[in-house]
Amino acid sequence: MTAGTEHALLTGSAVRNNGTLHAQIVRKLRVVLLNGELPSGARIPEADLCRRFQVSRTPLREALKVLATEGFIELRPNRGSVVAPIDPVEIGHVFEMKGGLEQQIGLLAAVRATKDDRVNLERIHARLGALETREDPAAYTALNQEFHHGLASASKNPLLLQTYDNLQKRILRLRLVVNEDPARLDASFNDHEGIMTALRAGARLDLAERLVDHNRVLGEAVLKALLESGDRTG
Amino acid sequence: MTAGTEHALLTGSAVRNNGTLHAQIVRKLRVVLLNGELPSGARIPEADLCRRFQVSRTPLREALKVLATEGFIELRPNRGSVVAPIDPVEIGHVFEMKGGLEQQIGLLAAVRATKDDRVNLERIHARLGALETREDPAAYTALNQEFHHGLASASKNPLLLQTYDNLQKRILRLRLVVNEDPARLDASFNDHEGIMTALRAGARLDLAERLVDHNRVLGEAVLKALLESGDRTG
DNA sequence: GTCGTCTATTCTGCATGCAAATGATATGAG
DNA sequence: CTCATATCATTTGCATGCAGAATAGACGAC
Repeated sequence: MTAGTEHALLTGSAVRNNGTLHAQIVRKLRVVLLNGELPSGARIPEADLCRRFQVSRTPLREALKVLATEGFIELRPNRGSVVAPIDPVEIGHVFEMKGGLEQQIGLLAAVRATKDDRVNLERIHARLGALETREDPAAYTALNQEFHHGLASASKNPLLLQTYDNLQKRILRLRLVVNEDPARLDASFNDHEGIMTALRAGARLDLAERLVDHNRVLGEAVLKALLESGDRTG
Repeated sequence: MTAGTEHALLTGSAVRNNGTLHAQIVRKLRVVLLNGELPSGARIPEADLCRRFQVSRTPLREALKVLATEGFIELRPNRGSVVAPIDPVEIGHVFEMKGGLEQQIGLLAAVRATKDDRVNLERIHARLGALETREDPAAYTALNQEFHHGLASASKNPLLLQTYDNLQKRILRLRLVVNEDPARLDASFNDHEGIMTALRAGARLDLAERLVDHNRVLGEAVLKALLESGDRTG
């Protein structure tokens, strides 16, 4: 269960120390957090994690600093770390931000997407269409992330891509509390149809607008689902 | 000399551990990097910095991880850290990104700016106008940052503000290699006039467009200055 | 029964110590 | 003289140890 679907996002890291222990822990801990093993707002006991990952506190603490910078956890001086709480108000901000980034991505990708980018996106889009009917939320989410990542990649701006991926990782946690709704996935796929149409036509402004709309709807849906699910903040 | 102008940006941090040693080092090291004391691409010897800041290696290394995540330095496994090199290609990406963020900021701030925000921006803008004639590049840069920060703050999206500030901090390093050109400052101030006019009128799209243009011009100017200054990458 | 205070335990933050990896220097072969 | 190799010094990465803060619990006052 905790293994779940593999998200390509999780393999990458801003810190390229892929061989070192603390870098490994950053990745592992991110997975743990994204899988919701540690509920939102929960205290993060260093000792427990040290036993779990079989490392000493030094590399673990280094990893915690990185994750705090990325916004996954909060560091309270002398009072331990906690998993960053999911704040309904912040959700609005997060999706507004994501919409803004995707607007930029759309404006750029419509012009700069290479042949490979387009083929890749068409492929993912097709797979997304095939999946959608089977209503497999987890797989859909993973593939959906891949689609938007591909689009961001087509913007040919590494900084924009990195910022976007970072935000996506943070948003990935939300899927745990909202429990994907098949009806919403249908709506989401319809949005994607429009997005692909605009991309194929190279319609910059149209593509950007569709992405903004897509995210606004998405944000509202997530917020609604979160509020309906009550205070089950786990 | 190293003290120079105080930038409000440097006092804030994503990591709120303001009392702890490693958080202090993050701030101090950021100042050192932004002041260009360590040239771009230079190796960062842990021992030297430990002596300089009078701390042991543990908190220093934690700070390095944070700064690497923020993009100020690069961590090479077992080979030490280096100051993130300034890549002309990346400069284009950075300003494109900044333009995109400010476009969002403009769209939001035009609608959401409070009375206080507007008063604050008018005040900064006025001071900027007074300074401009005296041609004091350092002070102009600092005040300019304050202006754009104030605009970002008026977007009422903390996440957007944080992302923007982070990017600004990275860009701040560039002022060292480009050596502000008074003529460009004049042009910059003219842009600001237009920006303020749009803000006063609540003209969202106009404000956003002006900000995008402002950043495109800025990026081109910085890139030009960088190339002209040759390979003086320090 | 409730609140405030004091004490003990746990946990955090930092300094130090040690092993492994990297880079530099010296030595020798060609 | 150039290049390859071996040895050594430096530096990084991690584990451990210790001091101080924070939390929990007991005790006593009201």
